[in-house]
Amino acid sequence: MSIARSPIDSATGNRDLIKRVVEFAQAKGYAPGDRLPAERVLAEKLGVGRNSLREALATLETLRVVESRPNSGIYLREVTTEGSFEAIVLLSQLGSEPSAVEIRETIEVRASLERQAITLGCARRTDADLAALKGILKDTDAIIAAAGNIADCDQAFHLALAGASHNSVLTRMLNAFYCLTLARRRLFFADPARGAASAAGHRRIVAALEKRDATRATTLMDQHLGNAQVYWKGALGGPTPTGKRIEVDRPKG
Amino acid sequence: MSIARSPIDSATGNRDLIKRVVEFAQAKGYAPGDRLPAERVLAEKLGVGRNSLREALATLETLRVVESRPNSGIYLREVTTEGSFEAIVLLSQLGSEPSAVEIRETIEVRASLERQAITLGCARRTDADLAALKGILKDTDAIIAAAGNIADCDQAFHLALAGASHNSVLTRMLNAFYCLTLARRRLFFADPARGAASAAGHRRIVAALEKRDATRATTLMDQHLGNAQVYWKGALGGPTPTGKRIEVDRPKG
DNA sequence: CTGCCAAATTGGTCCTACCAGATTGGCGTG
DNA sequence: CACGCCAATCTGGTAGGACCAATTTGGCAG
Repeated sequence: MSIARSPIDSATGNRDLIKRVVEFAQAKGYAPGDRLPAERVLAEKLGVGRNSLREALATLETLRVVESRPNSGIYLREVTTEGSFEAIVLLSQLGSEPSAVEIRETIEVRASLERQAITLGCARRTDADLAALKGILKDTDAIIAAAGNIADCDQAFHLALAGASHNSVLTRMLNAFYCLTLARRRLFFADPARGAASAAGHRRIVAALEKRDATRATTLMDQHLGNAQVYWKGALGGPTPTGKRIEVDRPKG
Repeated sequence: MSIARSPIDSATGNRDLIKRVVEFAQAKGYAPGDRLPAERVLAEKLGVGRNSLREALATLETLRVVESRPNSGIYLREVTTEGSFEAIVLLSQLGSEPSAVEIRETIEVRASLERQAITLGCARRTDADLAALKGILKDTDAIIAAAGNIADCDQAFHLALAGASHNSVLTRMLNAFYCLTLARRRLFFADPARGAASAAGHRRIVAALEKRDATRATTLMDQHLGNAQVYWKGALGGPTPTGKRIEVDRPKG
């Protein structure tokens, strides 16, 4: 088996225009609940046709960033509460750097989902799932031997792990996270030493998964993700964990 | 404080057309990877203008249901693996009944997120969060006294609970789940007895949250969600839990 | 058979026009 | 002056035509 599916870049038609619409709203100081200029006006201000603008607005409405009320106007929504999760992915791909808070929040949620995935995986994994994971481990080793960047392998591994949960909803959500954090992960794995350490963690996780040892697998996953979390907290100057491990996110005693 | 924000219906422009496009692909037996008819052709087949069709396609592309390749065509994607989580929400709102498997998967993931939310909430909740929750409990009691349907209150409660986690990513994802399951929840709470039982569970959860007792709160949440899961499994003829708690049903093979 | 160029096809963009519903403003009436 | 009605206007929603650039296709010439 080759390197497994490449990450899914959620190519959304004309990101540029979407980005410009969002930036326009931000630059002009529009707040949630405000009405944007009429389509015809906005299209002219942005120098595009009304059709193109409407397609961008359709996307933004799907992501619950704006709301279009017939015979009234287009209104901004409260993105941080109403916006869809996909909006985070899109907005991040638009170039706006995620804040330290967003990264923390993302990691917290992802950890929760990964934990659920590994737990389900221990109960439901098939031999094919296991074989796929081991194949990815092998590919990873090859890249490590060549001192390459294992970011893609890491993504493939976690995607395969999600697949072993045999829960498509969970898989899709985790996939969105991988899209969201791919760039950061590339940066993280620029250091080959981190790649080797990560691969070792993957190997231990697969071993636990093979034995269907959910308790151990969960613990290993917590450690595995904890490393990244500690790294990003340090890199972003956020509140560093005082002790050894990560503070709050430790549910299900 | 009044009844709290109404649920967010992710009104996506012209759902009808989106639905018809999806139904067209299904009816004609298109499989993932297949190329749909050209926009001009498809628009005529559906009896709409090309602009309207393109807006629907823009939405579907955002949700990663289709992929548009310039100078080539529009291709169906593997929705169950590539599709966005929001696609599930939208497709479900399109009228296509979710399968028993989808409901099980949804509940599994939601339970995981709720657990994370309550854990974070115990660590981070403010007095204002607590007050909001108690206000909702009061509203709920009023509706129960009138033998009404507490579905909206239930949604408001869980939304406020998510808010107490002070993790906007988590809040948004849970909100999407609430949108997804609102219709089912309305049905569930048509029986006032279930409403009363649910409200009692809410009250216990708030008590645990007030004491910041994450262990107890998590246990209570598991029970609370377990009730719904047992109900839906029964209602859908799925495998009913033999014992007390929720097991993990493995796929064959 | 090979190589090349023109025609057709595709999505991407823009423009104009019209519709239906809602708002607004002014004019006429009481 | 005050009230009420109707027309003009503004809104998003939709339709259809036109053009572009890139790709594919097909046939013609060598």
